[in-house]
Amino acid sequence: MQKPTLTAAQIVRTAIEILDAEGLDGLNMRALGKRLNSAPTAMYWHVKNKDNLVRLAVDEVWHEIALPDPGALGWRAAATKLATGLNETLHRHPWLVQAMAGHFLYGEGKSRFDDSLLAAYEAAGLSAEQADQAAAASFMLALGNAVGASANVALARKVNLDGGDPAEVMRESIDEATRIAASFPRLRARLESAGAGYNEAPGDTFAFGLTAFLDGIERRIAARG
Amino acid sequence: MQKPTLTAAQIVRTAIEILDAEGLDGLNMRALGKRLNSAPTAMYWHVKNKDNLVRLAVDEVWHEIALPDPGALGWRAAATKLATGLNETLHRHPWLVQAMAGHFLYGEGKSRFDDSLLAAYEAAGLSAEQADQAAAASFMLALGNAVGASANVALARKVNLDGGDPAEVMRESIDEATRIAASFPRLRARLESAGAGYNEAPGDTFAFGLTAFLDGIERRIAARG
DNA sequence: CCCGCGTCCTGTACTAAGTGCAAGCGTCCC
DNA sequence: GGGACGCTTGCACTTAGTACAGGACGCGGG
Repeated sequence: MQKPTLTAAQIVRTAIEILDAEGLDGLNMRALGKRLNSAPTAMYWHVKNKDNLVRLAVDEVWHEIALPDPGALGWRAAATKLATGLNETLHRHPWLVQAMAGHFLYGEGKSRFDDSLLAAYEAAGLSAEQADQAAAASFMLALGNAVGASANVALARKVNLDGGDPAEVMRESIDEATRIAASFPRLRARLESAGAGYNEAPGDTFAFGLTAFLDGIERRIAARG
Repeated sequence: MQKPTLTAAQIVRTAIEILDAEGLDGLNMRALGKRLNSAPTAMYWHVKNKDNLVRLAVDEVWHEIALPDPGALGWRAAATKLATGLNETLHRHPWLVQAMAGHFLYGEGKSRFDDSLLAAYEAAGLSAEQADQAAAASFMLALGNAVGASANVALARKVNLDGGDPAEVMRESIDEATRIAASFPRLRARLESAGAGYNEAPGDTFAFGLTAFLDGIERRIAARG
């Protein structure tokens, strides 16, 4: 059984696997070591500490987002593609938003994305400053959406750890949320018409928000053009 | 020195103070006990555990947001007021977004807010479903904005813990971010014209995003009206 | 062929923090 | 006055991050 010699890249990749499967809280150095067939602290040779490892994982993941060909698409299609791609990546890795909240994270991967997004809005004809704000705003939309999504994932995961019937535990949480919501008139009306759960937002909420936002940007361009 | 007898409300209030001052990571039960002049574990009689305490703190904080008088304002002013209020609360308590990412949190405070926001968009004439989506989207905008803000707060705080000259450490982080950003053409251009830091978004980015979003909603209403 | 050195990994142990447990203490009611 | 109950305490167990002190392995020089 030869030692394949750990590398930083492999450690990061494995960490991402664990993060995807277990969430930010589920990542611990001992488990990571075991998964790599190494001693609990073997990784410390390659990465400074856990914080650093998470930083590396975050930046790695940014590279999953495909950037649009500049110029090949209109600005709106490009902006949509980027925002949608970000949204999808955030859904694929719900721990990302947890890591970003409360940590000052930047890096090559994020910069690459930011640059492309900025390009899209500049192509729309916005001033540099406005393009900057527009980029940040569409970024926020995806990020905010991910906060809610990661909460739901966390619920689902917690349910699996608590023992007992997962569906049961999940239903309890949702029932409690529903019961609380039911004491507010409009939420109750929504619950009654939707039937389903209150926190289970329709899947295309993000698309709705993005569309409205981009419509607003278009109006701004038209007004000045 | 009589014991003022701990209450759950006081524990939550004190926890919020610590959270505001030290962030989510800064809250630990021992420190909380000391601050309350109690034994490290005295609070366990009043709150189930730390997770539960954070839940209580989160819901408490939702009540800080002032709700608009229904009907007294137009829908747009009402929606703006709510979103802005949410944004301000999230800035006042940067740990809030950290707590929401990765935990399924609901409660009376949040429901109360959701209901009011929903009312504003229904007043705008959107269908129930669309109002729901619009509410969720403006929610996301604030949430996403808060993620970035909490990251900056975390940076500032970390700087104070690291010893050494705070301004120095902070500058290092920002310098590194700047250096990375500088290898991307558009980001570099922005840096050069802005002079300041790349991650220091203009303060009104949130307002910009919200305005564009609401413009988009207006257009949607006009198109159908 | 052996020595020494740099690279990488292992095991051990220390520390911080969440929290269950059972005993202690005060207050209030009977 | 005494007991019960509400609240607090200290202790101890557990999980997890990580420092440290070596040990194994391979490689170039003597």
